[in-house]
Amino acid sequence: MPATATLRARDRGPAATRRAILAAAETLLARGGEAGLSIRELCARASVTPPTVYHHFGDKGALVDRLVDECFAEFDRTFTRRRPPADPVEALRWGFARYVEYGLAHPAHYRLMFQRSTARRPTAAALASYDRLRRRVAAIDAAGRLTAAVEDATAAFWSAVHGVTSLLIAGFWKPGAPAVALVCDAMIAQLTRKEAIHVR
Amino acid sequence: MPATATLRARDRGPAATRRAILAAAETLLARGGEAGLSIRELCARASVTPPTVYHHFGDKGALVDRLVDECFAEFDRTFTRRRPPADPVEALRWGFARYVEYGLAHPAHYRLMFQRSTARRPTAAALASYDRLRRRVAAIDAAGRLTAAVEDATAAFWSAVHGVTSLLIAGFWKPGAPAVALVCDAMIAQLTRKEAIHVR
DNA sequence: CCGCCGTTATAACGGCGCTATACGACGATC
DNA sequence: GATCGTCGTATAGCGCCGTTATAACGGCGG
Repeated sequence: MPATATLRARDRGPAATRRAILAAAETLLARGGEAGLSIRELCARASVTPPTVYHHFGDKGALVDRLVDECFAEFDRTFTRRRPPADPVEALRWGFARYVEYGLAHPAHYRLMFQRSTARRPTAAALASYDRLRRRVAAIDAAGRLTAAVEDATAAFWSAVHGVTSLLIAGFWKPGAPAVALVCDAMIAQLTRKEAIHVR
Repeated sequence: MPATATLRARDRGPAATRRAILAAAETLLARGGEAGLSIRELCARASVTPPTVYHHFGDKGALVDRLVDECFAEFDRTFTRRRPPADPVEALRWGFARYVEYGLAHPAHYRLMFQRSTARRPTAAALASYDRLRRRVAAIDAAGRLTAAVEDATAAFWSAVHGVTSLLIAGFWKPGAPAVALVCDAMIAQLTRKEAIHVR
């Protein structure tokens, strides 16, 4: 029997068609970035015609939204595949490394997730990812080692790591550049402390 | 006599035509971002036909490059319009505020300058802007108040400020958000010191 | 006055996102 | 078992895009 992608949609069932479309979108995104993600090219690869895509996803933006959800799933896997250190501050530092790692491994995906040209409100998957960071920061706070409000520190941490990651992806400097560690360390040094203090 | 933009190209001279094209591009960019910047719409606004644009600029990418140069010129003006504080660290902090200010005032321009989808090597104007930041950091170093190498610190500062600015522009949080100051202050606190030390 | 060349215009090509319309298969209904 | 609605898919086309082959205009040197 031939591979799924080579069957015509008629002989495959709707669920498999959806999967084939998303898989082709994923391939095109990885290959040519957001610009290379064309409905027609996608249709050729998935052995499907445009109306089928629109029937299943509505329009291109919604298709990309679903694709971004899959990106966030893989993003999450980057953090769950390995175990973070027990120390909450070291766990945060470890998380920064995984974050940068993901961005460098999947630059086109990262751009789509965080720099989409057509601004959209965050999906549930995106909010869940942000919440994971917030919980990491809250753990530091719970240990009495955070020097700012949890919400503000979370936003600050993300800003900083996003800054280095997006400039790395844009090729402004190379993966091992000292600036990366400099930014991450500065944020941690400034917003956490080494020893717990118990405020009350 | 009618306004320049309403004259046909033939009755205007090449230099004025170039200017009219760039002005229309600027308007379209400000109005609809990179996606709204279409050659045909631009031609309609500048009373020009497509081959004229291609004669003067080569292709769309090169036209956008020129537009980005104009953006950097305005970006520079943001820093030269007002005087920075005399203290080099305070001047850096002041520069961060101007940077964020520019991004919020011209989000579409900022995206084009620093997040262009089709990656291009930095233009001379972009390098000059980066060099201005480097000189600011070098001034801190010259005062014996920098705690890292000038090049690394410069890259780190830019990363951090770019991170907050791009997330502000993306609407992830509001202009006055505490995270902005938190990031800027953390970078300054960590990479500079209050009192000069003279190493040798 | 002629011819040249820089500048601009006409018209078209191929590709894009998207859709009006129609056709096929399958389950429910009688 | 025939009929019908519905869901999934296909054909063909619209209007837009960036880009270009070709030609016409117009000022300038001969």
